[in-house]
Amino acid sequence: MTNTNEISIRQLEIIEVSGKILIEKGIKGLTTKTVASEMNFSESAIYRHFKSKEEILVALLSLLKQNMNKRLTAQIKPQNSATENFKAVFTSQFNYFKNNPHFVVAVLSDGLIDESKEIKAIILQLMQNKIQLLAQILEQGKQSNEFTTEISTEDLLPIILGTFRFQMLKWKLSGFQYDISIEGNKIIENLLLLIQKK
Amino acid sequence: MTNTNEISIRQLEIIEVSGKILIEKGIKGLTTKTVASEMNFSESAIYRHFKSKEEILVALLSLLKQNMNKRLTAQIKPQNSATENFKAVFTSQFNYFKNNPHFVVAVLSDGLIDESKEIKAIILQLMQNKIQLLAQILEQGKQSNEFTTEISTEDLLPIILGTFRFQMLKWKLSGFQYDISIEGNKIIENLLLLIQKK
DNA sequence: CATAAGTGAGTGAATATTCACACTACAAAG
DNA sequence: CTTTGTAGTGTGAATATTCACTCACTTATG
Repeated sequence: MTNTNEISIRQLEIIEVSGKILIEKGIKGLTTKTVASEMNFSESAIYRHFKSKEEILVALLSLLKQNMNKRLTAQIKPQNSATENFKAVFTSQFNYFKNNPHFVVAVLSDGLIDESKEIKAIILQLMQNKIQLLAQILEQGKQSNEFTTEISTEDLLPIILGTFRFQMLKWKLSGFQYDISIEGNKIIENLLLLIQKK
Repeated sequence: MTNTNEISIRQLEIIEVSGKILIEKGIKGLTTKTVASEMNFSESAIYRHFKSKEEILVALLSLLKQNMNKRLTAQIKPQNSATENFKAVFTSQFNYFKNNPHFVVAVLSDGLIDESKEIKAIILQLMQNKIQLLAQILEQGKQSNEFTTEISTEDLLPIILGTFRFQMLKWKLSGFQYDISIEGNKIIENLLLLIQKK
């Protein structure tokens, strides 16, 4: 707990374990006891690495926000078509969650939102970031005549984001039993079919 | 607490109060203390009407499942077009939630799902019911050549349901500040624009 | 040998639930 | 009409459990 911004190896372990518990047992299941037990050490040891339980959640979500922003921004290339950019962003998302299923909490974080003001703020930022990114691609697609101009970008966003979130919820409810990168890409193709200019 | 199936006035009051707390403060805020306080009586009095806290949640969701099924089924009329049926179902939904915002929990129930096996089961049934209803309308629309046949009904469902859920989430996050029946119908028009045959 | 990392025991607050008791309405019995 | 039994509804106090968190302490290591 030396530096506030840098995350130590142990902190990262705790964050990952917390995400895992969160996805498996929900907020109610995430206690100092369950985290400690999963880490194979005592409850008090947690406080060597985090000031409070809330800080773990904040770190988890902040880390994700950072990762996701960096990762998704890198997918968008002006020289590529909007369709390609659209696909690249979602493919990256699905691949990421396929490899880090316990971080799906960040998408399905409705439950977390009532935890604290700070947590709510980060979650809203996370959503906002994704909205901005997506809006950019949609605008590009409209200008390049790839996407329909019948529906405003603002109105298109909730359709796309909602579909994505629902897909993730389905995956979680299935117990992560199928390959989300395959199923996810199918849905993306369908979404594209709908929003592409006929 | 005489009959298990019939809901007494007091039980209904407790259910409504619980929904209100749930929406305002989340699962964590729903305690015997807060329910009792909102009901203006003691914690122990709750147990005159419900065996346990879980039973309140179960009753809340069961009631909703019942209401929603009856209400939505009544909206579908074979003599109407699929487009009309589609609109009728969602208009009914938005109107219902406009008047009963504290029942939005049932739509955004990701957090509730980890509470218990029984609660999870009811929520899944709720979703399943809506999926079936919607699938019926979509099939009708395909046969009558109103809706696109490019995308299978199965693949269309998550897009529509996801959009609906996201809209409800946005509404909740805004603190129910705008008129969901107006905003909701707008989104429905857009969805129809997308899935209608060109 | 100083600092980071871990431990077991303990703490107070919160939580769901129980229990003995009190009040009320009302129907049956006298 | 009055008495009385009973079912329903409420209460405050007490309960065990769980929770996040603290503290004095050991241990290990660079």
